[in-house]
Amino acid sequence: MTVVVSYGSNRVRHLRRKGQQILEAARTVFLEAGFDTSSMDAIARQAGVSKATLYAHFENKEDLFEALIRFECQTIGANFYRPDPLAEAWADELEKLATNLRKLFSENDVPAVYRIIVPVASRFPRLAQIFFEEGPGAAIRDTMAYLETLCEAGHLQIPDLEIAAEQFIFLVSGDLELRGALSLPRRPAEKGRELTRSSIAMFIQYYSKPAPSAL
Amino acid sequence: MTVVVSYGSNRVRHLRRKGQQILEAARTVFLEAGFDTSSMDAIARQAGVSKATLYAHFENKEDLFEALIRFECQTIGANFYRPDPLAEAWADELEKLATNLRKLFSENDVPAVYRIIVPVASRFPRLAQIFFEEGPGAAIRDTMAYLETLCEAGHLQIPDLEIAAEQFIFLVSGDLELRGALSLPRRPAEKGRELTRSSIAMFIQYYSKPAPSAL
DNA sequence: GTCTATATTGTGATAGAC
DNA sequence: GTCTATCACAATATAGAC
Repeated sequence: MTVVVSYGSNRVRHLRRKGQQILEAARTVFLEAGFDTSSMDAIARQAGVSKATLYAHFENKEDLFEALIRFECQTIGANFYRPDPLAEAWADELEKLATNLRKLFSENDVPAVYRIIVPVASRFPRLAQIFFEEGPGAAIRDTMAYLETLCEAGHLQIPDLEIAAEQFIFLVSGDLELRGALSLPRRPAEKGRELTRSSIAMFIQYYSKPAPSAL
Repeated sequence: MTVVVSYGSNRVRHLRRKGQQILEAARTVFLEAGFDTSSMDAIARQAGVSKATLYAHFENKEDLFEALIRFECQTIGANFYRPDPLAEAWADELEKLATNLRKLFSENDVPAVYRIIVPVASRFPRLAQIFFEEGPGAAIRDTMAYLETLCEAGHLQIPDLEIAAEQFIFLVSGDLELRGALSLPRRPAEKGRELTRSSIAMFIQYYSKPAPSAL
């Protein structure tokens, strides 16, 4: 029933579209049920194609899963907030960074990707590595870079940028990641705002000290 | 081949032993492969019994999994360090608490339980709730209680105990939980010690202020 | 490349003898 | 309670026609 124009370029476009169609179906099914519980039958049904077509585009289930994870990592990375190193109100930039992180951990599909990558991490260590580097790792690196500019500008004094970036991220994240992973309800937004405010104040106060290693 | 004495009490003991034997086998298999990938065949083989015996002791796969999670939660809770409210060196108590948390997140089977509970959390919400309440939730409650004694003793001044406990726990935990969930290698212990030291100093400095809400 | 139909394997759970 | 043998079913992946 499908109309397929027979010359080359259109054929390629046609393939690309089917591939994206399958990937989108895989996204729906995998993010909902995870790798092991999702069946290739269900994905084919969701995509509106036959299983044979599915296997024509992706070598096997693992291959399709990897394609999805890579795609999601790109999306997540694109949603990071990059603080403006030239902005004068640097404390506000830190707050925007924190708010963006909390938003990522709660609204977007970051928790969903986390939920499906965790159970297969030991089976597909390469995928786990990719997720860590392009997700949390990238967030840490970005934060380190911005904190470094704040040090160079004389606003903060940080002996170990990596440790500081980690402290910032886990302070403002709080239990969001954990609750997301366990599909538990989040607490009232007011509590989250208060945690963010308090955490940023704590962070700035500590690293504003001339000699934080003095305790 | 098994010698079974026929009068009542011994029979019960025999059952109890078989039950524990099965639970231990389930522990080995489930913690290694997770709920979906583990088969009742494998568990029966590991336990050295037949599948029928297994189903005589546990209603179904889910029932056996729940028994394991409950058992693990008890073990985890028993390994918490409870700070001594009467100890004069309260900063040392905080450090012991932090060190114990990091030990739990890295050495024990906390990461393993976390890995297997995450993928089924939405299917078994009651189990996810139990894990949260008896794991992280209990840690937060214990920490809150100790921080409260420190406030009453005049060492600290904390406007919101729950937020503070959360900040403390996630500060000292850092990326341990994340790396454990993803089966990624931990970073050098020196980095962990430095993070702990720095985080405790940050925490104490902030909550030592007469009016932390001023900033 | 795409479909229908199928091969093959492994799963959770059970029947029936002892 | 415990075993052996088996059912009923769903899964991944493929064969063969078009």
